[in-house]
Amino acid sequence: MALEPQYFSSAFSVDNVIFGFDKEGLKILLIRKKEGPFKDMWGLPGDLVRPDEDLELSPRRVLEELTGLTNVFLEQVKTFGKVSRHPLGRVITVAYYSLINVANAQINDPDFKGQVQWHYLTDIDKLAYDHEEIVEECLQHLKRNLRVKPIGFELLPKKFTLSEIQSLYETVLSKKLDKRNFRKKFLSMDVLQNITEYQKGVAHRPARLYQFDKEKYQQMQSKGFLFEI
Amino acid sequence: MALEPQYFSSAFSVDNVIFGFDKEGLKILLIRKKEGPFKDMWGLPGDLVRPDEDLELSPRRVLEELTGLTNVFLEQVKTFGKVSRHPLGRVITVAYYSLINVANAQINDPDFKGQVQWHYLTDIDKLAYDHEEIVEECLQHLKRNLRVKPIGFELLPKKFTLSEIQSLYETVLSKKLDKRNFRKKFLSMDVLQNITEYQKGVAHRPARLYQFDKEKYQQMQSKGFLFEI
DNA sequence: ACAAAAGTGTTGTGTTTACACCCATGT
DNA sequence: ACATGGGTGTAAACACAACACTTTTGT
Repeated sequence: MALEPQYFSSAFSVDNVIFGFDKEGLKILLIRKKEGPFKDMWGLPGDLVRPDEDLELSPRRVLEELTGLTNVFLEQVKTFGKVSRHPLGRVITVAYYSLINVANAQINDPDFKGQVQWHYLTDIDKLAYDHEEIVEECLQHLKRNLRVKPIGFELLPKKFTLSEIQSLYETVLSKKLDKRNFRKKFLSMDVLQNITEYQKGVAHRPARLYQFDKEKYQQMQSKGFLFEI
Repeated sequence: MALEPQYFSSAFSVDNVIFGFDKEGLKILLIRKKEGPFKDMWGLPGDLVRPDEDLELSPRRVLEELTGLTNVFLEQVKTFGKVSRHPLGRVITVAYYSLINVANAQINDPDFKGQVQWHYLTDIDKLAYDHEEIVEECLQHLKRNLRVKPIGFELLPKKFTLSEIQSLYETVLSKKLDKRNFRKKFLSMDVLQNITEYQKGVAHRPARLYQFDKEKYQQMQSKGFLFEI
């Protein structure tokens, strides 16, 4: 197959839906466009894929430049390629999503002007390009995955309470869950390290803290265990 | 964002894993490469994405050229973009899978030399490029989907028996299923049209025929029903 | 009459849901 | 002492898994 020149007139990009979570809800990191047809609108962090860069490294680079974080949970979701999606040329974009702990991120806003900001999903309205569609797909993907893999720990501090993780599930799935049933089920999956440690300085009975046990989880996976909430 | 020329030195392609099913098992349509680094090896049908073509149209075009079929079940699976995946240049490929009824396909083999052929999945060994990996991903995707959506009808004749669809499930999931339980569950999902029609000329009690009822299914979907086998 | 696949119910086991009160801490 | 969220068990409803024999046709 000869690669004819007319086919080298398009570009690839990646876009990254970076999820964070706090008690107010689920949020994503957005950038305000400085120029171009969507100047001053908010949109997803992304970049063109460099010619010598494996595809998957590209969203990791974007993420690291923006937050300083490496070794982050990151998955490919879908590729968007309508001819009309980018007004300036043919750009096919591969969407990724990642889950980070907000507290660990050191947001790098190049001009210190608030051009990089967290936005709660509930507040998002119009975004640049087809980024609303991309966010929607990534959110659906996150929901599906949350029911099937123990992701979500990435969004929480290393040590967390059962109530925190339940609230995360409730937020992502937009659905209230029964406290007793959630705890029973979650503990029965046996992916938590049983550290004997409690909250301090809270104005109520202090909650027990837990930590995700990656080893246990991976052993379980290799035995074909299926996680389900 | 200015699109600088060095980024226009890569190409997109699509590759299509076209599944068919018969009583021997699950198979895919492969093409023998006529030239290039993988000359004479079997690989996936695919093509470069044309500059004026929406991404999703591309695998449909490939499929139509090869089988004459339009309006086929087709889904995007994953995008593969290692720098080294194509020896002749940077090519990022978007993998799709489609499900067709083998009897309806009119295979178009341009040179009438058997360069386009069905291969049972169990017989596939080495393929061109990273196509083995692509096939594997698409198969996993098919398995996941089969448990969650009533796909699979696309692989069967319009009218089929419950045993046929059970055998399809057993083949794809590589797992024996209980006849009584399968029937109960499948019928309880209520996505089959109850035509009163039976097999003819078989050397055993003739089986009742069924037809997939797309309308019923879509109503169910819109009510948030979840299919699960 | 035999072979081949179709068709059909019941029972035990495990899973899911619904639900209400006492506990430990800070103010 | 009060407010706040933490923590716990049981029973009923439901879903799932296991299992064997009779029916209808062609040869």
